[in-house]
Amino acid sequence: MSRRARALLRGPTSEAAAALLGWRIERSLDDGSVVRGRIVETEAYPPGDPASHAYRRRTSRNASMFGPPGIAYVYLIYGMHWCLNVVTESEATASAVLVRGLDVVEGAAGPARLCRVLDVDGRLDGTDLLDPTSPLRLLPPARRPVEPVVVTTRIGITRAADLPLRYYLLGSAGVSRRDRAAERALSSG
DNA sequence: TCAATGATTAGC
DNA sequence: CTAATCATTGAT
Repeated sequence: MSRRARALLRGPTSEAAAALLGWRIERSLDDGSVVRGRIVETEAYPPGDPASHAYRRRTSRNASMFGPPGIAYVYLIYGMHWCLNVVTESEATASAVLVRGLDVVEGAAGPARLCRVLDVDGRLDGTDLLDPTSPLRLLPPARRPVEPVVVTTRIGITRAADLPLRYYLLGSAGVSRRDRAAERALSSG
């Protein structure tokens, strides 16, 4: 079963970002409870992307991006928010998918709010998301999402800002920011 | 050593 | 629109 996940994550990052829509994130808390969510928004940070944290070189922060596909890259942004990525492709490429939106019970819109809901912080950086015994896991959906996928630009970056590398499920409450124009283009096209 | 900069969010 | 808030980064 994680065979399916590995095959997906070894492929091109943009394809993985789109394909991860509908997948589940499962988090076991220290008190024994489990928080689950459905991925509804992602962004691709492929090899050679000027907006990627791994664009310049390997550093202590981005080290996980140089790890094997399927591990978590968790980093602190703006001195206060954690963000969760799924590492893709291979050790040689340094690439990842930012998980931006999750439909949980209450809904979790935005990459940092999502980490707060899942209690994800730097301690989980490098976690193998495909290991069933990990505290944070990535699980395939039973079926492909029925919702259309909206493809649009990424959020909050300055470099390579025009590339269409953000993906979200139309109509999900957990989507951080909608692109009305892209949604219109979908329905008219 | 030091200043600038964020893959964000909440609150005016 | 701006403040919050600080580790990381790249330049001295």
